Amino acid sequence: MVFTKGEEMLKASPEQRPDARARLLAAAERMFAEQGLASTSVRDLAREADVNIAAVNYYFGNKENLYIETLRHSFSSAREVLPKFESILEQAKEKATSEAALDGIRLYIEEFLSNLFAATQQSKHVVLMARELSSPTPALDVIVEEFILPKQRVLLLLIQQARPDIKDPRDLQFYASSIIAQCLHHCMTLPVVLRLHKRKKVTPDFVHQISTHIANFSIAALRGGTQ
Amino acid sequence: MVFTKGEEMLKASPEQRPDARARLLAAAERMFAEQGLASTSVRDLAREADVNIAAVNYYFGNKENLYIETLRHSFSSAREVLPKFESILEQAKEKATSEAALDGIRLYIEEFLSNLFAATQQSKHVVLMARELSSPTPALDVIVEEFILPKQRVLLLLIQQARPDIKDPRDLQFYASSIIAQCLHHCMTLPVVLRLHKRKKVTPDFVHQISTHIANFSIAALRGGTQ
DNA sequence: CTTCGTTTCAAACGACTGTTTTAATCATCT
DNA sequence: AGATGATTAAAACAGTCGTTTGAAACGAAG
Repeated sequence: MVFTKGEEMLKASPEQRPDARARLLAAAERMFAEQGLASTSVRDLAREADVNIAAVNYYFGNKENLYIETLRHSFSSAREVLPKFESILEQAKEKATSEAALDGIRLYIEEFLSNLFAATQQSKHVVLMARELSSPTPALDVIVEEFILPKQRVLLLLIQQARPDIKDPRDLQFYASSIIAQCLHHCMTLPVVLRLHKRKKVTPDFVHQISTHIANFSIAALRGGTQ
Repeated sequence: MVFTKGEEMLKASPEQRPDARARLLAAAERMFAEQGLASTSVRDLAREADVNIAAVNYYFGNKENLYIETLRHSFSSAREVLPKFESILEQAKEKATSEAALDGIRLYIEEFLSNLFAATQQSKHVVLMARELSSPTPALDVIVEEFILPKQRVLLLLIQQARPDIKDPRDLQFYASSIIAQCLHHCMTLPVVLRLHKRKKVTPDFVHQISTHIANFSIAALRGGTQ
């Protein structure tokens, strides 16, 4: 039984298609995001990944373990965008003004949203997270620690710079939640949002409209709180 | 086959426990909210409702229809609070000022949130909706038409009164989405929100803090947009 | 070549799924 | 009383589920 494959064995065929394990992970990410854990059968997974049924148990032990591994994989690849947010923070820190921080927040929102909607087409980590939120498994801890907290930290610092008068960290947290909420909402409840906006599908233009609105709304709220 | 039971037959035993159909609906609401449609078997449902397995097909035709009927039932009982929102709207309409509308929006948010958090303990419609949003079924139409749209209408009118300068209905929709997003977020992603706020569980005080913040944030945003 | 460990394959396992069937039970009415 | 219709009950239906099996195919090392 070989469930865990380290990097000790180099592939002799670097030009070929991904091996069975990788294809299985990719198919699992797609199908678990679309149908959820319970509604996705290992037979569907195997067919979609062009892999024998037994490969699931061979590489991952069982179906549930494949699910956890899929989540880990999806969120670790989603974490690659973190430097971009860090650089937004650095840029704001240099100018060290409240206005620069507000600009940073606008960039943050744009980046966040474009990631979210890009994710719905390639890396499905948002959909997987939405599922986790409505029925949490132990995998939720991993998501919070490795994905949410690092991004949240950047936003908190930006808000702090934009509104140095806010001393209570709980208030900072609330402001951050309000911004994140608006971004996630348009992605997680997308089918309903589209219906309310009488649209059939997501266009880049629509995403831009969303991020512009959320940024305007939130920055107005941040500005308004002072006076 | 008798799937639809009207009120043409009066129960001869009004003092007894709810009949099989009602018990099945109640159990279904509980179990579908906890485990979702796919992970809940009709045998589990029947056992939980203390009903024979065949009762599911006898009263509802099939499992999926029971699910839709459960959603309809859960959301129709949640719709009983609608008059409260209508009265908020009426009150704002009387004064007919932008300030009165903003007060109405604050009331709307407070009412909305207290409903959401009360619902997580008694009627499970929020959990059911969260599930529907992350994996939509045909039942989503019912939710949108009978639950979301009526409430949304009130909020749109309040925003319109608060900001008569906004002409584009799409902009109104964005403002409404921003407010709804913040409310839903704190309920749907509750396990994460609690963690970020370093809290163990929801207290009435915490709910009040949330609604106060969302109202302040949103009203500031609405005010800020004018100037 | 043979040997070895790894990977793939088709087939089968028992358990569980939603649904149907057939008979039994019940309350109500003539 | 019997007859009628609605409801409940137990058993069986065909199909799918996750998982296991044992053998075939594979590449690398001796």
